[in-house]
Amino acid sequence: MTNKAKSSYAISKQLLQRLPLYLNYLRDFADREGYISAPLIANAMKLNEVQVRKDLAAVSSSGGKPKSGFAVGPLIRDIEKFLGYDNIDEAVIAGVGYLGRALMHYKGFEEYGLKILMGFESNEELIGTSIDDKQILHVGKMVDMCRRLKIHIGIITVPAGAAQEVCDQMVEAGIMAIWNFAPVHLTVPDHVVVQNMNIATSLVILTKRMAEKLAEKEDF
Amino acid sequence: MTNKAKSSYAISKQLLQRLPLYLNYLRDFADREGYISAPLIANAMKLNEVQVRKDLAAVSSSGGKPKSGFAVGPLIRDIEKFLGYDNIDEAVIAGVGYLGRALMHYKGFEEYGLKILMGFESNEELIGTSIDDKQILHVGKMVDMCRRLKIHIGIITVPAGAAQEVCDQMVEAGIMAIWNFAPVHLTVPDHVVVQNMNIATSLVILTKRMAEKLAEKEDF
DNA sequence: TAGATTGTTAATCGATTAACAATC
DNA sequence: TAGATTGTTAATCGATTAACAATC
Repeated sequence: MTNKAKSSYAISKQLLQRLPLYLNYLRDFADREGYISAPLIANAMKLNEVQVRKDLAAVSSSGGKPKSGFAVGPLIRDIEKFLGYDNIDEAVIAGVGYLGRALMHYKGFEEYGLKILMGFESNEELIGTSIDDKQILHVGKMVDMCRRLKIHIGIITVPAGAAQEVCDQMVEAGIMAIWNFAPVHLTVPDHVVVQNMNIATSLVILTKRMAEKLAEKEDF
Repeated sequence: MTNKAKSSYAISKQLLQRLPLYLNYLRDFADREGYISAPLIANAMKLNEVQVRKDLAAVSSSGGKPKSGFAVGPLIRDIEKFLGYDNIDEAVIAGVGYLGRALMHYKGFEEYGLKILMGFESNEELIGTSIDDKQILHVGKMVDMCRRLKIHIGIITVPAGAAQEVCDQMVEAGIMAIWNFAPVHLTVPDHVVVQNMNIATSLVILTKRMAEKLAEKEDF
């Protein structure tokens, strides 16, 4: 609502990936009362300085001052606001295995504007237990619960074979956004967004880049 | 070694991200003896068909047949080989919290060419225990262990505040590639690659895309 | 003032998509 | 053969980087 003009630009995925990195860096930055420059951040992150400058210009409400840079505190708040960390979305999680449990335990999500309310499982032994203060209910109750609580975000950490079925139920329950940790491609209607968190993908990039580095060496 | 010619092209990160998706799809494909076409895959993944065709051309050793497409079995093997899933790299993990434990339990890594050998922790209570058959040792033993076993991949799942220190130790231990799950930017020498697995980044993209979808709706 | 840094326009680079001949 | 699909060259698109005037 407030920054409608800005959000009508298509925000690039790359920018969205860099902003949390800047934010981490800024939050660790000692002097919150001081100023920080784009070249300084760029240097720390090993990014191009023009890129950082453009990114900051895109999110900063007050802009930077030539010679000194951006005021640290306001810049942090601008990025947080841009990323939506200021208003917290509620989510449910389906699949309380090791990964699901790790996510439910993770304290950091509220900082990122996400609150996991409860978990759903098919394993009867887990039903009725809770993790931290988050109840674990039978997956059969998911549709009704999400509808009544008007939950819009679902996290899928069930095994690959069960993911599409759970996904369909989430769609039926009115979920608008699905964060999918199962290594399968999910089919959803157009009004639902799916973000895949495939660890295999990340792993491949790591090992390939390592292999390339080793190959470079061998060439000399 | 075997496909030196191919690996001297700079392989794009995007290609590396799409290949595991194709692989998932192909592995689930019913008829492994049959043929599959690029347009069919493209349609299932909602990707452009030329893109899939180019990707497959880049990794397929035998190429496709006009009219019928690519032989499913050989294509699976070509992708696996390209991604390095055929030779398994050994890794260690530092930080056996909920996330570290989830990774140590995860059975799928060997399919992706990774084997986690052991975990390192500073919490004395965990030292000497094991997860599946993977021992948990004191982090003080990490450097020596990695050197002696010639481990080249390190996974970091310690809290943000400890990540850089653990990272430095891994570098000292001869680790070449670091898969970093801590939400901090790690500084490493040039010969080491870092792949960040920042869940916050993925989450941001999800919620932003959801917000965009909602905004679109409101515009009508 | 001199100099570092901003904001922005223009140039470059790389990835995606379109077009089309070759072929099974 | 007719038609779907491949492989590849050319066109387009978008993101990154360079250049530079404005300014604190």
